[in-house]
Amino acid sequence: MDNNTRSERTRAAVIQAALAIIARDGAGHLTLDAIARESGISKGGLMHQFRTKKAVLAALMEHQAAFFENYARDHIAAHGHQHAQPRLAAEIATLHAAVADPRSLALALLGAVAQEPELLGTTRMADREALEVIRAEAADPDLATLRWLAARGLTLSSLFGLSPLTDAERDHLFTLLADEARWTGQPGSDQAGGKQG
Amino acid sequence: MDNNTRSERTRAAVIQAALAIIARDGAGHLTLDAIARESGISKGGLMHQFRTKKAVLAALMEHQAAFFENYARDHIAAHGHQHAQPRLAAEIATLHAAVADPRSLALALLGAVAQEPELLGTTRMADREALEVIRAEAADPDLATLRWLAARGLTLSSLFGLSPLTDAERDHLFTLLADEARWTGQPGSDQAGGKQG
DNA sequence: TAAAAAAAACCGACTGAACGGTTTGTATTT
DNA sequence: AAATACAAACCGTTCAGTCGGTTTTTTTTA
Repeated sequence: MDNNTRSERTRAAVIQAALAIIARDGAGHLTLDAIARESGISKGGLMHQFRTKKAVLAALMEHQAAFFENYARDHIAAHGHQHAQPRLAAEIATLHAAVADPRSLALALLGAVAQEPELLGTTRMADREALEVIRAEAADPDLATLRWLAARGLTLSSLFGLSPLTDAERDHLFTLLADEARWTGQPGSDQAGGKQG
Repeated sequence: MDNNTRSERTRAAVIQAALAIIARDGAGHLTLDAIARESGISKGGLMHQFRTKKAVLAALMEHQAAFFENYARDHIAAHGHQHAQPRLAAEIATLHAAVADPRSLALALLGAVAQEPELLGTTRMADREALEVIRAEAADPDLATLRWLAARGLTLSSLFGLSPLTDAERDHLFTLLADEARWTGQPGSDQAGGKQG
């Protein structure tokens, strides 16, 4: 096999192994030795592709960012026309998808939080930009922000092992957050503070 | 000084040192040596009071749980009569207070998430109980849950270094979450989906 | 076009530092 | 005198990263 393919295959194996370890054993158990064992390559081979452990975590974060960005973009392309607030709908859908996957790339956040917090800077900036778009497209920017924060609460709680909810409860709440009619007082949906007949 | 006082003083110093390290250096830098240095006691003295590192983390979690429980209880005692949903109001206020303190006991969650995830079980159970009360007191249990989740989103994002908001924006959003009139469509407050004249 | 050289990917043993915890001792309190 | 709190040196293990090597692929040379 050619070297480019070989390298990419190794890098992909490392990323998958890292996520598996975080999901199963916790962020504290993510070590270079553990990644090498889990991915079936040697520690020297791992370190040839990633010069330092921080480089592994940075790669995890890059993959996570790309996944979130691509998922949101695809959601807007496919469903944007159906929504008054396409970007908020996309963010809610992305977080919902991220949390439903037990090997989610979102686990990269757990790894960075635990071991390299300065890698979170790029995530904060990306979230800032997303939030600006979410607020700009909304008739009620504060309500849109709070819906986004509730989705974040669901996601971060689940991701970090802090959620008191079942999977079914979580999915139900995500569905409520995504339901635009509920939040804009349109007919056909129970709305805050009142009942539809 | 008597031995009980001595022990308690040492234990308090350890707790404060641990929170300072997590806040400043991140959860990954919380080690027994770092705690000993930061607290000004020896490693032997530290280990006399906490038999293992896990015991230190468990103590952090106990203090955090007590703080949250006491803060919520005090809030209900002082302000409960003013709220249709006193427990939700108390939870929002507790999370707001927790996140405003740079040395917050909530940082215990960060330590446990990073190093001893099984210590989070008690937190999940306590949150489950709180959520049951919050839902029981609400006319719209789902809306109450979502408000609670938004407060959680604000808190966990800030705590874990993931928040794209300024402190002023965060405080503003907590204030909105706490405003019962806003969420129940009462006069005097902008409400979801409509305007008050 | 085949062989040789160079480059890249990978392996596994090794190193020094950091880590959690232990041991032996001293000082203070009971 | 015994118990408790604490200090400091120490131990074995784990860790990130290094190093010298092998294998495979790519490029250069004859």
